[in-house]
Amino acid sequence: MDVSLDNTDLQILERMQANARISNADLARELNMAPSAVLERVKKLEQKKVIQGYTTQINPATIQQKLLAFIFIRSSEGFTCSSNTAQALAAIPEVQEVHHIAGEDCYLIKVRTTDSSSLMALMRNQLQKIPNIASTKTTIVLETVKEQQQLVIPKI
Amino acid sequence: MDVSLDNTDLQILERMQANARISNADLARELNMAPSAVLERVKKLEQKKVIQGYTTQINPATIQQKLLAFIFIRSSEGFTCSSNTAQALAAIPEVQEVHHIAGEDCYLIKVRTTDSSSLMALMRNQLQKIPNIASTKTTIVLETVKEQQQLVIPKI
DNA sequence: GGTTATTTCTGAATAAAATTCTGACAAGCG
DNA sequence: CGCTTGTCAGAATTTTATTCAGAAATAACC
Repeated sequence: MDVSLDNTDLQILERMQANARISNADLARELNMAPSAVLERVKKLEQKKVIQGYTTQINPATIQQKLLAFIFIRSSEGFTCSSNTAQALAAIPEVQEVHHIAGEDCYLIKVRTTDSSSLMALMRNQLQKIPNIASTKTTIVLETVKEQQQLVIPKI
Repeated sequence: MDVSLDNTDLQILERMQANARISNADLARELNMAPSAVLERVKKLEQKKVIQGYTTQINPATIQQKLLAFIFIRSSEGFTCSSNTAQALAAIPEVQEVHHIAGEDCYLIKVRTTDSSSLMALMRNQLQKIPNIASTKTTIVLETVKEQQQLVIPKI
C-alpha cells in the first residue's frame, strides 16, 4: 500500500501527535477543511498503519513508577540473540522497551519500577530466569529532561 | 493536590493508555457507569496531571525515521552536567528523550533520524556544537521488539 | 489535447457523543 | 444530628462523528 504523505497528512500527524484527543471538528477548523475530508484522511492513515495507535501519557510517579532504568543485556557465549529472549523480555510489564542492538550486547531494555529495591527484585526474579542471559549492565536515570515522540517534519 | 487513585481511576487509565481516542461513552459502557461520571473523573485526572497528555503513535519509518540510536554523552572534565546542556539537547527535534543518568556519563539521549549518515551529520553539526560535550558513545538499534508505555497496575 | 479514472474535497443530513446541570446518595466529621 | 465533600445517574443541550451525494481537482492514458 502506498504510504506517501502530503503536507496535509503531515499537518494532521503533527497536531494529533501533540494531542491525540483533538476533535476532528477542531482539526478541520485548523486546517480550513471540511470535517469529512479530514476524517477520511485520518482513517486512511490508520489503515496504512502510519498511525499505529493513540496513547495516554501518564505521570509515572502517580502510579508508583518512580524509578527509570536502562539495562544492557548480554546473552551467554555461543547463544545468539534469540527472539525467544526478546519475547520473554517484552512480556514483563515493567519492561517498556526492548531493542535489539548492534555490538557485543544483545538487548537494551527500558524498565520502570516503583523503586530501586523493586528493580533489583525484578532483575533477580524475572530477568535472571530468562534462559541464556549472561550479564546485565544497568543505568539508572536520575532525572528525565525530555521524553516524547516528536514529529520531525520531512522536507518536501 | 491529592493524587490518590482508586480502582476505577486505574481502569480508566488502563483503557485510555491502550486507546487514547476511546469515546467517553464507550469507556462508560465498559465500566458500567454513566458517561458524566466517567468524564468527571477523566477531567480530574487531567487537572491532577496524572494524565499528562494524549499522543499519536506514528510509524517512524513512514516519516523517514528509519534509524534509532541511543547516545551516551559525557561532558568535559571539570564541567558538571548543566541544565543548559540538557536544554540544548532537548531542543533538537530528532532527540526524542534526554535522561540525566548516574555514573560517569552525564546524559543518555534517544535519537531518531532517517539513516546513519543523517545521524552522523546531526552529531557533527548539532551535538558537537553544544558546549562542554566531551565524548559520545553511540548504540545503534537494529530492531525494536517492544516500545510502548504500559500501565503496571499497583496492588491495592 | 481530450477523455477517463481516481482521488479528494465540500456541504448537508443524521446518528452519536460530549458537555452541562440538577439532584440523589453515601461517607466522613464536627 | 446537621454539615460538608465527593461521587454518581439521568435528562437536556450543544457539539461532534459519520455518512453520503455530488463537485472539483488530479493523475493516467490514448
